[in-house]
Amino acid sequence: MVNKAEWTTSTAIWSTRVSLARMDNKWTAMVVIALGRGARRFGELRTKVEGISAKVLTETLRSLERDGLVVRHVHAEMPPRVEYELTELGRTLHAPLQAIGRWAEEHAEEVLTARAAYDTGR
Amino acid sequence: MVNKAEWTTSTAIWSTRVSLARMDNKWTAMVVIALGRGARRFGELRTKVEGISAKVLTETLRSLERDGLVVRHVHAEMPPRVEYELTELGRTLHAPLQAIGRWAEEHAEEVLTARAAYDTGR
DNA sequence: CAGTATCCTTGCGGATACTG
DNA sequence: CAGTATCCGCAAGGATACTG
Repeated sequence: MVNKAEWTTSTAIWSTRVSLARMDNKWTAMVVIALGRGARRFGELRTKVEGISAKVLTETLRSLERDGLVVRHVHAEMPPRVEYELTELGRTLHAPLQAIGRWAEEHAEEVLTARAAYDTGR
Repeated sequence: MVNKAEWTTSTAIWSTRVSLARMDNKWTAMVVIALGRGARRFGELRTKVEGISAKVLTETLRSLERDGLVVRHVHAEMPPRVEYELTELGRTLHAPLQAIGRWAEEHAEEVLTARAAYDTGR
């Protein structure tokens, strides 16, 4: 969609849009990946996405809901049960994000090595 | 590489690794995308990645260099010319990141619409 | 041109306590 | 269980001025 020529002149546009992809939030990507992999309940997400606090998870889910990437299902029970689900739109984002996750898995070692070399060397 | 079963038990590992993918830095993804698309000089990146300050661009490039994703070429000239280039490793990250960028391009409208609906509705 | 050097503000997000 | 409500520290990163 964006060719070389367009790219040359429409920088402002996509810089805004990439931020729309929510790269700005530290946790968003991981929450979406977790949801795509089948985690649904609040507590489930809380443990899957290791290190996230309840407060931040709530905020993250709310903003994903606001952006139409996630739907929230509240079951009127006691104790309460709430399930989150990726929307159609959310699922389209899941694939590319998962690719990033996979990249991290596969190249973590290399990054660590490079980092150590950089720190030792100079 | 990570199947459903592994995923269930190895959460801690990949949460660390995803952060290694540098999702934490607000600008990293955009800098890598810009580099992959051919931007090379400091000033060029500065204008392509709209809104980034010189300070932050420098820091971002340094950390990418440290992680072995980018190499820095200094040309001993006056005025100085410095070119940045994705390494082999950096190029492997470029593809998935570009996919995210493309997603943002394609779905920005939907997100904006959902957001407006959410804000108006409730 | 390609950075450094400082200063300073903002807000992310951690910790903790409480509730329907 | 699934959140809210507060309080608050700290570091990301913006603004500005200067340099090899």
